[in-house]
Amino acid sequence: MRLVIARCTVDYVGRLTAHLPEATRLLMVKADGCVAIHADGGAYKPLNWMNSPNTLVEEDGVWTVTGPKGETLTITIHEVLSDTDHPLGEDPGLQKDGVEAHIQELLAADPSPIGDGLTLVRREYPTAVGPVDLLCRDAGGGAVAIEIKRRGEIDGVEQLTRYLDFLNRDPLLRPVRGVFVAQEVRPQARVLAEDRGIGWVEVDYDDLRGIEPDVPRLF
Amino acid sequence: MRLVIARCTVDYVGRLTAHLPEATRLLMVKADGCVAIHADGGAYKPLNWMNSPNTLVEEDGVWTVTGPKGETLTITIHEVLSDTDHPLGEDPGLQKDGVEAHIQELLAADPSPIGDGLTLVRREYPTAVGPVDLLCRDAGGGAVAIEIKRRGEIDGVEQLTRYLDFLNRDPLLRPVRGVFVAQEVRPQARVLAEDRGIGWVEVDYDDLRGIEPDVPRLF
DNA sequence: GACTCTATCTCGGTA
DNA sequence: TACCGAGGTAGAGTC
Repeated sequence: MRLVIARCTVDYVGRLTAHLPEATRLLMVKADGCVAIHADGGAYKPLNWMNSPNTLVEEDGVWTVTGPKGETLTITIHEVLSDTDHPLGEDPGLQKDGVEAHIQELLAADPSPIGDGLTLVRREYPTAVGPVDLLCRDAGGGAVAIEIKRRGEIDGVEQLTRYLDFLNRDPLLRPVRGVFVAQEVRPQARVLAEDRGIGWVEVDYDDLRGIEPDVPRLF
Repeated sequence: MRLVIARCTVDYVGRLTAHLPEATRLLMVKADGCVAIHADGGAYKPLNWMNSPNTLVEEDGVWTVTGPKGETLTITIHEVLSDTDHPLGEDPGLQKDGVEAHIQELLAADPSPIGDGLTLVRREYPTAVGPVDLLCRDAGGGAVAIEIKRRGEIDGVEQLTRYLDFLNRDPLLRPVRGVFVAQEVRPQARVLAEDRGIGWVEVDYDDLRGIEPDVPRLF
């Protein structure tokens, strides 16, 4: 990884055009060729960048980085304060834990947090427009289609609406009601769901994990 | 900005838990306190990070970074290969040009490219399911809801349909017609819009800028 | 390879 | 401040 500290101006032309006035910044060139220009603040996102694959031409203090679709990043260097290179080698990579698929697993194992008396018929129940996350029956035997998201936004309600539209054409299932489940259901999604007669429920991931005896709670 | 090249292992506990096995990586600490851990590849996104504000405690080769909600990033350093610090100063910041917000600005200033005789009532006119980009009145005084996209696809028509559905419940506005505006309206979006009685208009970004005398055309 | 969906999204806007 | 929508989204998984 090459790290250059330099006073520079930057111009990007691609999906948008952008310009950075002269200032001192970090230029980071990774082993795969991608280039990032960082200021001394503003989270992890660089001010400007070019992903790999690209071609970098360095000439007379001007770096020209060209992407496969013709985007160009032009870095004009006025003064180099530091220029170092460090071999880092392959990275073994990140191990993650704790996302949406897991919420669906936990609710499939026990749908009761969504509603008392619910029993699972099938996960990923197929329809012509895609699989419903969970199909259940309620205490009275009625079919319930459940869409699960980590964050419940309007798109999720639209999705569930399409599923219900198709499920309710099946005489063996009809009538099917819908419940929209998320860790957090946004206000606009609540309005739309209620407007369409769809229920919505917020579930707490830590509570769900608490129900599972095998999964230790870290905090 | 402090740049450390080190062999390290990393653990993050927060919204998710994540672990990085031992490897050589770049640790970047910016002036605002945010920390990022970069490998030698994988675009600009770091493997792990902690935004500001946070507190960084460095002790016996272990960095403990704690966020305001109790997230912790623990960096165990096995060997330091380089440790440098560079003052960068304030960055004047990025100047962007050419995105949807700008198209919306230009059309808010002058809606006539959408339709003759249109006058702006309000930008970001609120509804229960989100704000409409522009609400206008036509020459006859009728309300017109306008949704603007850079690329006009089907979900944009769906979005405008939802707005119209709610706006047409307001007796002070009713009847409200809709116009879908984009640099390019895709064929499927055209069909859907026409099917729902929604108009669609393609606008040329350079033409819009051409109307504005102050904005130079870069290419 | 193209498409879909998530994200410790980030970032900018407005109420 | 919180909420909402866009992104040069990036990245992972699926078809």
